[in-house]
Amino acid sequence: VVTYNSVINGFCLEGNIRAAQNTFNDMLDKGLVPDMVTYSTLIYVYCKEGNIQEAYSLLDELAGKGLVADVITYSALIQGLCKERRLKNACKLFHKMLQMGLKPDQFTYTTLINGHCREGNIKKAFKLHNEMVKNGLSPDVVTYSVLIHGLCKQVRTKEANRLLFRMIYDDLIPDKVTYDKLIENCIDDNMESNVALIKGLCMKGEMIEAEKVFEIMREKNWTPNDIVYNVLIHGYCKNDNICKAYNMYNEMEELGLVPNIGAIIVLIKSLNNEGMTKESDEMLQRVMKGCLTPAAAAQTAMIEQNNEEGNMQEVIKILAEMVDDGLLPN
RNA sequence: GUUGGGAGCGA
Repeated sequence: VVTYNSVINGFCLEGNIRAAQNTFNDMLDKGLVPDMVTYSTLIYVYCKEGNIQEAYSLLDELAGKGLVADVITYSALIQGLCKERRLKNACKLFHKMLQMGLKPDQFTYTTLINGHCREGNIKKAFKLHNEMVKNGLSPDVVTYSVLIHGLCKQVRTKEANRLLFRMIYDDLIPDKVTYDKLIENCIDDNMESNVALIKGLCMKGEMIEAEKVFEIMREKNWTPNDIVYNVLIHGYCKNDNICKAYNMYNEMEELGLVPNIGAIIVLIKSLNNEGMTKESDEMLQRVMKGCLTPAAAAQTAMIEQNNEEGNMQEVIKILAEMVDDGLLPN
């Protein structure tokens, strides 16, 4: 039976329902008794095709054979109904499964939540979300994605954003799909919040994620500004990827953007810590030339650093250069 | 027995 199930599923994945159905008939001919997996597979694929009728008749058939539909079967059917915009029927089926003592799981809830979102009924969607939490089921990445997308479609961008933050706070790392949805809807009105998102991820040490968001923003032809770069430089330094931070800095300069003093300081310190003194010297030169020294903060940092290392000659040199540049040490 | 169910965009 397992072998047949695998083959049936294979055909279903190809969308070849005919072959799947033939294989099913084959197994009956051979006197094999299909189990719940067999039926769920077929019900799912019929639902996907929009053939709810056939799905329902399979549901009857399995009941006639003494099999009892489980959560997976019902979830598949609920999804099918939602797809056909028969949300009322989907809800009815949901209640029926409750009555039968079946416990809906994350999949069931997410499917139904998505159904409500599709109809623009965010209120109902959140009600279900709360219900699932009350039942001890924690919403996962997909659940959040569905809700975020639902909000975005209603142009409730702020709430979508807040939810995304909550998701990160819950230690769920959103995947590319979620970002796409959110960013797609933020592109003209709210780039700052995406930068805030990157910052949040940097603070959590999720640099790969932060980079993903950055990439997506660039794919959307958004020209990065100095603020994101500063955030990313900070992030990479804090998470010990100094090379990346240094690359960001160079990229930034190429774009003619001006790094802020905070980013410069961390980067110089980090480069020194990593023993990348050539790079840090070079950077310092550039910074000193570029009159980016409002409060001589970079020089102060360099002096501190060199002083700690007992490199007094360098300290003196920096002080002398400051004076040459018209900056008086306080 | 690596056998079944949930999200976006694109076409």
